[in-house]
Amino acid sequence: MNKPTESELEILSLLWEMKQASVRQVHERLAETKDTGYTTTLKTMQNMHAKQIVTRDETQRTHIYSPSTNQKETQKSLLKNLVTTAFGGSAQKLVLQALGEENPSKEELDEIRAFLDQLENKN
Amino acid sequence: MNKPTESELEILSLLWEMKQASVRQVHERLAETKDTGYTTTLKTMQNMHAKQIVTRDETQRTHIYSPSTNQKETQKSLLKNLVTTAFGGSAQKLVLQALGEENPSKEELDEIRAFLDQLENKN
DNA sequence: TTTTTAATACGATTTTTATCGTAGATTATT
DNA sequence: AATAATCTACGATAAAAATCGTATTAAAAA
Repeated sequence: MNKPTESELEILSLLWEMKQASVRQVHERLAETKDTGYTTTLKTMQNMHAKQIVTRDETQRTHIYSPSTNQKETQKSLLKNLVTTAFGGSAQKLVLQALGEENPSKEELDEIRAFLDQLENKN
Repeated sequence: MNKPTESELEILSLLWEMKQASVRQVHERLAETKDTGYTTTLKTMQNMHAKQIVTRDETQRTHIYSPSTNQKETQKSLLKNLVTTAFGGSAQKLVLQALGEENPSKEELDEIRAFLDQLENKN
């Protein structure tokens, strides 16, 4: 898989959310949190296209980009990477740490419990 | 905080595990999984020292390195970063995804349950 | 004591990533 | 029709990260 860089990931996750968007639209969202020029965003998205991280519709002058990499797959590989590099290979530790940092609501906790039960029944 | 790069993180997590080690010791562990030269490891560790990611004991010719950054803190910040960039800010999603990818044992599941209960009682 | 081995320092280079400016083309506005 | 605004392409540059070679010194072995 073609691993996105940090900057690319920022854009990619916007695209996951927006489903599809022009460079301008992405840039406007990005510029809310990051001080960066339009052509920088453009170039990055062009790179992502070259890397096949995104696809684009070129039938109009204003190209429309969509994520081509599956969100789940990408998340999975990033998670795996973090688990191995920062958590000594233990997803368990990562989960506990993530839970501890959050302040999950009762509903969220229950959802996780349900999921745990489901996992257990699978085996 | 001084964010470690990818390469630095590989070394840092070895150091977390080893508590303290010489460059040679780290390099030997690293070389098991990564094809890299000794001076590269050395240089990286020197950089980490300059960045204060690690401390070192220089009283002997063979310097002994230890992690100076707190493991929990670093994990926390890396996790937070991943949650915001790849999981649209939802730690919940990350947790479910991480659990789904693993194949946790009954013991691990129970441990997570216990932790969930503990979290709930806190509120 | 001489030689070999093993360590650090440090700069140079390469590779990767990020940023931006400009040219040229198309569309929209006046 | 002329002008302005908005795109893309593309290369150049800057900045960050990774890799490595060489010089030098200290310790160990012969």
